Amino acid sequence: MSWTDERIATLKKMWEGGSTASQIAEELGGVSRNAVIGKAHRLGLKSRPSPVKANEKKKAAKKAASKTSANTKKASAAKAPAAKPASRPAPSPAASTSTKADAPAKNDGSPSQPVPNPTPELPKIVSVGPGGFLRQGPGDQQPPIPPAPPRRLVPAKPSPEIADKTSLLDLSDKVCRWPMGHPGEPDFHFCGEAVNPGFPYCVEHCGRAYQAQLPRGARRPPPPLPFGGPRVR
DNA sequence: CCCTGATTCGC
DNA sequence: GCGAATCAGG
Repeated sequence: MSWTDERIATLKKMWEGGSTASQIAEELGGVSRNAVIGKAHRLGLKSRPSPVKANEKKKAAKKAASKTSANTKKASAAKAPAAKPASRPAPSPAASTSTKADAPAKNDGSPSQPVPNPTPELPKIVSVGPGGFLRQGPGDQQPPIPPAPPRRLVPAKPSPEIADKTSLLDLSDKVCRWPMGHPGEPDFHFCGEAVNPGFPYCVEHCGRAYQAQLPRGARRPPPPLPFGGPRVR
């Protein structure tokens, strides 16, 4: 299988959505988990909770005598000495500390901030944080803003049917990319609601995607599972 | 062992 | 560019 545009798009979506490489590979079909990971990296997406990340030692010469038993080879001591730069002092990991969205803000053609907010009820929202609460500027502190929507989230049901569904091709920086259903299925689509500034999802799904870190004792048992969770076939 | 993602490197 | 092999942490 080759990496078509659609397959790449699906890969990105699922990767960003938190799906594991295995799930993505299974979904795409015809590719291995490694292929997905390899592709993801080549695409530039990387990181994401990986078990083997915290540690960063120099592990260079490793895999030399594996395949190709006929040519290069081994060379037993071929790669031991100075052969690998092996320097990955990765700067700071993603600086996710910023209080406001580090929104990629790559609006092509659109101004930056000075955009009048279309919503009159909401003063100056800078962004939406975990749980759906709205962040404002320091001088605009106002309690009257709903901290967390008591509303119950529905699994999938934008409206009537999948008539006005948002397909992969309909995605943009302005619509919610939250997946509904499973890729590959006939009715698979995306939320399509207007996104929160700086986030790939709408307010509702931001609440699902970004959960506030609660004290150990008060964690919520059922974590949100994009794509409906692990598939069972 | 199972899982995960990361990396390397022959193709 | 692709992905199997391999590594390494949980």
